[in-house]
Amino acid sequence: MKRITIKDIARELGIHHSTVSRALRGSPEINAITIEKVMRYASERGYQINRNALFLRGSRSNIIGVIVPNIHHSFFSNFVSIVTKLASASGYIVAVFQSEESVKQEKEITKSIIQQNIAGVISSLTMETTDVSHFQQLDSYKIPFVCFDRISPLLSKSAVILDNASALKNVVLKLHGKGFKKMAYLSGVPSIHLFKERQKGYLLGLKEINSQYENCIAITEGFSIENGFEVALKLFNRKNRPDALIFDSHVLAWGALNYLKISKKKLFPKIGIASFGGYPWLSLATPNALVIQQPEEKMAEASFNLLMENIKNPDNCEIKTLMFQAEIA
Amino acid sequence: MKRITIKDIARELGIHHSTVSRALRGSPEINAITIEKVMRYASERGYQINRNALFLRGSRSNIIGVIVPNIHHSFFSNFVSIVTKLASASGYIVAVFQSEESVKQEKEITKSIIQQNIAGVISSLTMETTDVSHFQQLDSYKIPFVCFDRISPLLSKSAVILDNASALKNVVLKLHGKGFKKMAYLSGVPSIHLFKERQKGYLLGLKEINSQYENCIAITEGFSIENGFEVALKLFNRKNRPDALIFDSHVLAWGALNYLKISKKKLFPKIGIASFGGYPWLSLATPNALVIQQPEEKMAEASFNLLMENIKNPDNCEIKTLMFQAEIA
DNA sequence: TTCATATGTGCACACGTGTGCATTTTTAAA
DNA sequence: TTTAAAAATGCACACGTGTGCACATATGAA
Repeated sequence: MKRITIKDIARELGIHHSTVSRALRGSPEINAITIEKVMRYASERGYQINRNALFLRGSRSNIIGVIVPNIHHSFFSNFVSIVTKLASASGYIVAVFQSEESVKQEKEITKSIIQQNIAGVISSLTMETTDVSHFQQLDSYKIPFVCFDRISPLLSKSAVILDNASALKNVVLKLHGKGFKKMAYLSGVPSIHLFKERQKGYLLGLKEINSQYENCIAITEGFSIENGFEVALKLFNRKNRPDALIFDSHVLAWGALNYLKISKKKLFPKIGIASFGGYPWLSLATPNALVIQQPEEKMAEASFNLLMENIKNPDNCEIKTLMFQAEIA
Repeated sequence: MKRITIKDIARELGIHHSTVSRALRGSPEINAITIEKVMRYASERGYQINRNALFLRGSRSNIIGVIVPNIHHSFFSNFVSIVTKLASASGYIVAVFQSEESVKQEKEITKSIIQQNIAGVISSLTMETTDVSHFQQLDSYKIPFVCFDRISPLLSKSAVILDNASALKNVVLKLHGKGFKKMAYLSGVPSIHLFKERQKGYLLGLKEINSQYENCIAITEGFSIENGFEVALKLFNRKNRPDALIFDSHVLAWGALNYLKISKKKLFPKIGIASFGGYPWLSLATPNALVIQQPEEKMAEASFNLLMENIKNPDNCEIKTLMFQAEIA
């Protein structure tokens, strides 16, 4: 009751296992009758190839590694979902790794990726990733690598990103168009490339509308509901209140909405709210919501295609950066 | 510039590769000096073991397969996230598979799982899974298997499920406690074990409160926002309207909320809404929302632990079914 | 029948690792 | 110094697969 191998088939049919191997691949040098015989017996016995053996020989697996901070986030789970679909359509399977915003974990993951002989990696960096040596190490193992969303200028790899600056500029303009004057931007860790870009865009937007409101950037400690609640609490107890809030994450936005609802100041639902993600829940929950939508499908597809290019063409892998525009709905 | 192997180390150090192998594992039969020498050289050169070779020898990988309908769903992504964390803490990695509610895909997945020599599987079934032979096939390859959430009575495997009947009964009682009288249950495909249980619970609840309202079960076509919108549209244009809706999925609930908001009948926000999942967004969006929360962490942990038991103890794997209670918040 | 050419199969090895066993080297006792 | 025991290392094989090459069988023509 063991796993059946080509050697088993060979023994049973009284031929050599190499013949079985060729027959199963439909090699033209094998007699049609033999092929037929082998094929039939193989499917009768439910033969399944052992890919481990295959990879050991050819030293390239059909496993794609996807590294995200945490998969329990709409953006990342959607991304992984799409990559997984595309991968399985191309005969690959996807291994998911969660860095949990920890460089230490990230290093463990790259180690694991090397050990598993993984065919290629699509990754979004942690917030604290400044040292990128563990990713560069993948080069010496010739493991193709594509970065998405959270990139690092230090890591010269193909990348798929959002035009974060434009996204924030446009959301400022849209809020202005809706009549809001005093927009605050609630940002994450400012050291990350992505957030720097968003801040740039925010300031650019303010400039374009000649905003009188001193630019107001608040750094939240994290991206939890509580963080959103706290930052709203803080901002609305200042002298010069904002009339619109732009969030890096819809989770923060929910926290702020919660504050607005329970605060007796009747600010809700007049305050403008904009956030990355949260469609369509946020729009349903409050009338003045704008959702910044990343084209997740396109970005996932682009990442996968870039990776595939690198896998098929291991030598000639030029570095490309693909930038996508957000939609604001 | 190739991958370094134990043979490379052996050649370089002038010893046999079997000695290197033993040294790297710190075998007591190897001279301490040799171990030291090998260890140092290995870490200098950044040696990483090739797990493919390892698995080929021992024929058991460190890959756990997780099958879900689609990972872009809060419940499943949270589940996968937790399993992945636990797995990586135990030296395993997780491969994600999406059945997309298709038995055909499910069969492809089991095939892939066999080919990859995967160490164990945690799976939730598709809606249309009645034939379970592809899962039973895993037995002949001795691949441990744990079912969660969506199970089948035909598949006698260890399972981790929610007490769906009690959950629905309790939510009926809670809505009744809040003063609602006419509760409708918007259900998915009734052939699935899980939904049958929920219907049972719903009817049990109605009986317990002596509801006068004819039991009202509407079957939605799917689980999209649009489906939720449509079902609300239909129900609220009947003569005897419900005053509370219980949904199998928060996505449906959002669609219904959307209808309530745009319909001029000022039904919103008086209608009671209950749904599986959606915490805390739903509660923030409408005052009369109840969220049925599955203990996802506990369920994921239980599934993982059951699988580990089966992996460690391949022979003595008794079938257990663990049932968890939902919380209603 | 005899040789040359197709056609089909078998042999041996490689991939990287671990392990039972044989062999060599070292150590300790006589 | 010899001998027995102990310690350290090498050898060979296995895991399942694919492939270059040699070999065998069959086909055809002279």
